[in-house]
Amino acid sequence: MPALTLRRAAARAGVSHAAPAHHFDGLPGLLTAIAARAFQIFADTMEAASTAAGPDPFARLVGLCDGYLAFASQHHGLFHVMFVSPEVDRDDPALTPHSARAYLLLRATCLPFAAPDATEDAVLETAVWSMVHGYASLTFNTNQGKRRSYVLAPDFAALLKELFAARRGQ
Amino acid sequence: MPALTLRRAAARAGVSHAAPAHHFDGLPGLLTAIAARAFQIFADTMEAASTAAGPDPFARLVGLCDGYLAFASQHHGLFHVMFVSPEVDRDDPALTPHSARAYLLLRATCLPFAAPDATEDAVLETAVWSMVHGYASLTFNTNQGKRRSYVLAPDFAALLKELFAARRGQ
DNA sequence: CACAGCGCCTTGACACTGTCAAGCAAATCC
DNA sequence: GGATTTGCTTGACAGTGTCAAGGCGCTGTG
Repeated sequence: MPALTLRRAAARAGVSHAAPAHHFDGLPGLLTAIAARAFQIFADTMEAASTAAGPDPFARLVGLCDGYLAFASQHHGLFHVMFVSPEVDRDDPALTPHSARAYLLLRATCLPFAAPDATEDAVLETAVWSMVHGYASLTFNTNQGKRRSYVLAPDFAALLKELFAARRGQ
Repeated sequence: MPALTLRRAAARAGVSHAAPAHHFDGLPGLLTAIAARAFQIFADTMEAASTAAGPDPFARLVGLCDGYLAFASQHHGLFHVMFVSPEVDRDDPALTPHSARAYLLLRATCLPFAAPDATEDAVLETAVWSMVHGYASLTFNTNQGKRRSYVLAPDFAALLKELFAARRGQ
């Protein structure tokens, strides 16, 4: 049984069993609305962690990724809805502004490391985005409540240093 | 409605509606058995792509990751069961040998790039593992059948070159 | 050979799910 | 003031996983 159910949400809200389906236009609509709100909190978390990290560009990027991972660790139900749930319509105009804001935040934080030729920064930001998302997916993917069996030992900051090894000296 | 259903599997197999649940000990058991078989195919795909890439260590790693991404792209239902489905028991002794084989394959392919101090290779293999998994998750995550809205433009090989920029000259 | 044990499946039921059609009451609009 | 829209309720339906009970045939044993 899924963790979120239209009928249980209705019972908790004290309305009839079909009210949520009517209000949100079915289960996909409810999940899409949840994803939109979650992306908002997600972007807020990353932004706060990044600005709290001070002025150094690399420290800001580490902070941003820490915010990413903190969100995935603390709200991994929302994380699942945002990135995995097949029911949500990720092109919904109520959702795209917030997901775009999260992505642009990462893009902006990667900008100080852009290479002279303009094409390579897309490579770099995609590398960071993929790495932090994969790290989060592999680390915080719960297995019926308990952690994953093959843990990923190193801190993410170590991976980031590895990726930026050639660039940081610039 | 989920894509896989005990009752539809029973109908397709021509048995009674409760036979699969009895045989596999419930839906989690069926999904775990599927995941075990999928990890087998997954490891085979990566191994074949890696050995087909020739003797150069970096080419072999690119090949392995191409195999990873090819599998995720072609069998993303299996990919979902392997890494996402909350019902599968990823510590099941029928599953762990195959998932471990896949991981050790990646580990072995990263070994030629290990640093002199023995701890850093875990960082490197975790970086590759996270990056390729995140890239696959973000790229091939279907949205009701159609591709994701925010596509990741660069090829994965470019990301890998970025990660190994400081090492390849060795 | 007879028979108990057992593995594999079937049958039937139960609680629960999302979705839909019909209806109803209140607010809104012309 | 009547028509229309909006938001919810009610009731039904098909479909789901799971469980208990039972049957049927094989197997091993006396």
